[in-house]
Amino acid sequence: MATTTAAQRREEARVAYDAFLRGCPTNQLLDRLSDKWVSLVVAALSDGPRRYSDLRRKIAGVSPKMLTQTLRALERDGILSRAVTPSVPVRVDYELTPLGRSLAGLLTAVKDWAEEHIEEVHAARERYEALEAQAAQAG
Amino acid sequence: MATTTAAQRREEARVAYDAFLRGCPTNQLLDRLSDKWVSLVVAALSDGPRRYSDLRRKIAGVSPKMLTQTLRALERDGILSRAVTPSVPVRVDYELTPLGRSLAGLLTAVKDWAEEHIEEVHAARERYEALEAQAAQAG
DNA sequence: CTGCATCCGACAGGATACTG
DNA sequence: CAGTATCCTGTCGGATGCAG
Repeated sequence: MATTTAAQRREEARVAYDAFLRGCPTNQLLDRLSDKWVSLVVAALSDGPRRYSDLRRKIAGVSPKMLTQTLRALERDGILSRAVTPSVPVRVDYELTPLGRSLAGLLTAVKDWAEEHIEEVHAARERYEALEAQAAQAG
Repeated sequence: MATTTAAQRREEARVAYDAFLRGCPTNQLLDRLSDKWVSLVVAALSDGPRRYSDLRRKIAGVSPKMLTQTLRALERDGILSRAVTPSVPVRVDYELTPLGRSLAGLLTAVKDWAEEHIEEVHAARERYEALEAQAAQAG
């Protein structure tokens, strides 16, 4: 009964930080990153600091609510920094932290992949729908 | 009136495939990828084919509904393939396509980043909350 | 075993209006 | 300009039951 103990312990340790486990912190972080607005905000900031309204313009279709919410969450997690200039009117700049910049590369890679392979995906989609229609007729 | 035409055309072409634009196909694809279950499924398949119930076990907390839904969407988009073996009981294997494998690298990179930097994020979170409490007291 | 159909609650998130 | 507050709707997604 002791033969697998060591292996089991190792397995458990490995699994402890495995993103697949529910409620695990890494999983939560992955959740946070798997957010539409997060990708877009990080990508928008990847080539330099931007002001709030600047971001709002750049990220078409984002509501002030979601933008603020996303920015706050990312600030909280140390992905970006928020700098307020108390002029009139107020001016707020957002900028990626070093941590954020290390992430930005990965996310823009995904974004670039999407732009590169969109055609392939469309082709696959049409193929799938063609087969589906065919199956419906045969059935 | 013609001085900026060429530049404008270029700009429009660039913008046409910009993931920031709403309703743009690339944006839609980015949406699809920014799904919690998508990351997990792709990651789970990144080291070989798996059966349905195998995936269900590996991805803790996924309901059959969401798993099937995610698998169908990814199959439709040509990210993975579905192979039915008409035995009794039925056996279904899922496997990444070449397209899917090219994506898997990127997504697991993000997952690895999450596992690597979770501590930093936690530290940032605590720092943020400390400042927040301080501000609340000062106010 | 591998799903699909249905119901239903929770909550994400858009629109709008207002404030420092 | 940079948000906050409120309302309200859609839809994501869990639970359950059933079928091939």
